[in-house]
Amino acid sequence: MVNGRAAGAAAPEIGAGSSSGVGVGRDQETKGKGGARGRGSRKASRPRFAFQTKSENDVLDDGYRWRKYGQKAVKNSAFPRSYYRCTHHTCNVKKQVQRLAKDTSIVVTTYEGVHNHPCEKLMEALNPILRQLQFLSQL
DNA sequence: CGTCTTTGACCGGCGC
DNA sequence: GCGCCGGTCAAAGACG
Repeated sequence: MVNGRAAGAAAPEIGAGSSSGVGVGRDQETKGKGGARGRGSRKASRPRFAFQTKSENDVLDDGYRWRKYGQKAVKNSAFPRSYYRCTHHTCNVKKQVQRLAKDTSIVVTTYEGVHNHPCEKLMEALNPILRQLQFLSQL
């Protein structure tokens, strides 16, 4: 995607502009992936914070780098849900973004976990971000 | 060159 | 017992 990660940059269209017809003939090299992962080995509980942000942009630079690792369609919503993860080494924070079927301009961002690394940019980005935190729901 | 994105396929847990 | 869903990962390609 050529989307600029600038917090102030406003993308006119959502999701549009991509469709990079990947369809690459993926190899069938040992597909034994997934499960083998020590799943659920987390001792510390993961605080889940759901934030409703009004933005057309999916990935807003909130001070941290997010790497999209999956996209699945949900039944409740006719729109696909996007899964993001902090690209940090010591940061196991996960972000879940879903658009509202009624208002595509509203996205439900669910943060899972807490960052363990400093972020100066967050300070500056916090100002505008705080403004977007109109509705804060704590699960 | 490095980095990020996208898609498909797979697995685990849970429900009935 | 089986099926279904959600969730995750890997690789390749593309872009700055």
